[in-house]
Formats: sequence, structure tokens, C-alpha cells
Amino acid sequence: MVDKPLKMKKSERTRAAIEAAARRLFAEHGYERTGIRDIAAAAAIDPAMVIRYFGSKDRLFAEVADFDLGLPDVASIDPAHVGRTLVAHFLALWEGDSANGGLPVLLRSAASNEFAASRIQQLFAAQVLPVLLSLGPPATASQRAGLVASQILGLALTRYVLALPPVVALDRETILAEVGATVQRYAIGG
Amino acid sequence: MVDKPLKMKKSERTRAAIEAAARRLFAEHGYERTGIRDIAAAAAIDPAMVIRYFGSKDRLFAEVADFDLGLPDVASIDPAHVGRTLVAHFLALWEGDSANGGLPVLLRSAASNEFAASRIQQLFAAQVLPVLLSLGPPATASQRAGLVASQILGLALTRYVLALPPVVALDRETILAEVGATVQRYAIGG
DNA sequence: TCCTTTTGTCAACATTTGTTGACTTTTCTC
DNA sequence: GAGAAAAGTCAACAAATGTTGACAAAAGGA
Repeated sequence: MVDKPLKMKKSERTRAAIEAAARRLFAEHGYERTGIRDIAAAAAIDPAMVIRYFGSKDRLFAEVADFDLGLPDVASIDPAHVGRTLVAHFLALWEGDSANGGLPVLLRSAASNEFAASRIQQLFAAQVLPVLLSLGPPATASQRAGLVASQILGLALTRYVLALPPVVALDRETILAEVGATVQRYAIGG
Repeated sequence: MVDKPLKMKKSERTRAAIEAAARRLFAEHGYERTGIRDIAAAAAIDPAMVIRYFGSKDRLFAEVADFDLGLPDVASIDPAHVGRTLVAHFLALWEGDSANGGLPVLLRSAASNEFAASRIQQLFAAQVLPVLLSLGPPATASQRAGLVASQILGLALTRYVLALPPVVALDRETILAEVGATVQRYAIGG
């Protein structure tokens, strides 16, 4: 046990299975409506294992909700297209089936889960706000970040959580153009 | 029992008390986190009465969620200020402590409650879309409604549900100007 | 006052929830 | 193969959930 085996240990495989199932179910039904037994069933394991591996439902949720927006570096963004760039990035974040699917998880539960809500707040404060700082008067950065958040999270809410038909029907290019223009205006400042 | 008494019957007063308590708690904690016993305690009555008066938790929620946006008539809106007008109306709808506080209730639960989600969809399809129909090409009305919904609901989500500090900090006039301009552009069509 | 209807109280139900501990099976090392 | 550690199984717990029915108090009409 001094050296880690090259092949993934069985325990890590089940741990990953639990995490994947949890991510999917939390993102689909939210925190309250997803039970330990549901997650266990989806991962084809015993409910007790979920607790054994993650301690509690809260800790499992926290683990799944802990991720990174992975925004491009401030310097590498063309200030003339921040809006479009940001929107494109978030679109990829929502539609990617990667392990980074934490954003759907968060937004689905944030309305009735304080932890998820404060996590979203942290994400925007720590990762979006810095990008906006250099794009306009620093004094208004917080206000600009708020407006950007209202539009980006609104798009995510209506398209991926509520799935309002008119918003779901929007094609990628329209979103990039229309919403991109809005975010651009918010980001630069009026 | 042929005629209704002029004064409110005692039963109607408790019924109203339950409804008020339910509205407040549903709006504050969402559907799943609000228990029948919580509502009963807030209304200072017995939990069984909640069921007696409303049949079930679902039906009570449906009752509380049944309301009207009360948008101004299409004809009475100045097309040059639709955006500002709409935003102002929704702001009032959110901040008003009136009996029409159904909108916070809906949005707080919509993420994990299918009924609430489809109710929101109905509201926009039946009340917002008609307003936009005459403001631009009818063929794009649905798309414009989707964009408007993404911004308005996004504002509501971040300001009243998630309470993101930068969005909460926005003063009324800034919101009317900035978000109003966005909604205006969406509503008219690009 | 008597009787009926309304309004409210109480205890209990079945189910589901997250979580735990005792136990067995598998896996790996010596 | 023996023994130890890890991984998995099973049954049960306490608490909370929505809901129900039997019963008591109050109100209103005759």
C-alpha cells in the first residue's frame, strides 16, 4: 500500500460512479428531490456506500458543487467581444456533458438551497468580477458584474432549468448575437 | 345559508390566514422545504385544518400560484418605452407585499417543481407574448418573448431569490435604465 | 333549549428520509 | 493458503413527511 497501483482501484471506480450519478440526479431534480437511495440505485450500489464514501448527503453535494468556471484569462480576451466570448463560454459550460457539469447542479438547487446559492455568489465574485474589473471603471465593476449575472443566469435558468420553449428554441448563433450584445454592454459599462 | 353574511365568516378568515402563511413560506423556502406543519404553525392553527381547507399540499400550492401578472394593456403602452414599462411592472410585482406575491412563490419553486415551471411558462406565453406581438414582426414574437423572459426572470432570480449582493445593491433607476434598455431591444427585435 | 352545521383538536397512520452498525464477501499481502 | 484490510450487503433506527378519522367545542337557526 506504499505505492498506488497504476490501474484505478475498485474503490475509486465506485466513488466516481456515485459522483457521476449524483451529478446527473442533482442537476435533473435538485437537491431536495434527489434521495440517497436514488443516487445509489443509479450507481447500482448500496445506499450505505454513498454515506461511507462521502460522509453525508450534504458533503456529497458540496463535492459535486465544487468546480471551476474556467473562464479564459483576462488578458487573452478581446475587449470588443467580451460579451460574445463570455456567453459562448457559459453555453459550453452548460451543454458540455463533462465532469464539469456542476453549474446545472448549482442552479437547479440554488433557489431552495442556501449553500448552492452562496456558491453561485462566490463563483461570480471570484471569477467573473475580475474579468470585468479591467474592462471599465473599477468603481462600477460590481454593478456591471451584477447586470451580467442577471442576464447570464437568466439565460441558464430559462433555457436549461425551466426549459421555456421559446428560449430552448433559440439557436446558438442568435444567442451569441443577442445575449452577447447585452452582456457586452453590461460588461463595458454605460 | 341562502345569503352570504356581510361580515367575513370565521372560516374565511382562517382560510385567508393559511393562504397568507403559505404564500410567505413558499416564497421564502420553496415548495419542498415548506411543510404543512410549518404553514399551520405560522397561521397559528392545526395542521389538519390546512388539509381540510385545501385538500392537499399540492392544491394549496396551486391556489397560491394562481394569479395574474396584470400587465398594462397593449394599446396603452408607448412602444418607445416598452422595456422600461415592463421592467417597472415586474419590479412592482416582486416588491409589492400585496396578495399578488405569487411570482416569488413560483420562481422559488420552479427549479425543482414541474408544476411551478409550467405555470411560469403559461404566464409568459399567455400574458407577455401578446404584448410583444404587435411590437415587431409577428413571426419573431416567440423568439423575442424568450429573450425578454431570460432577462426579466434572470433579474428576478439574482435579485430576489439568490439575492446576489451586486444585484441587490442596484438601485431602482439603474435597473430601469439598464435592464429596461435590454428588454426594449429584445422586445422590438433586432 | 334542542339540534344541526360548522370549526377546531388530537392522536395516529403509512411512507420516506438520512444515517448507522453489525455482518459477510472480496481483495490483496505475506 | 492464512490473515488482514478493504469493499459491499442487510436490516434497522429515529425523525419528518403528508394525510386521515374519530371526537370535542362553538355557532347558528328552529
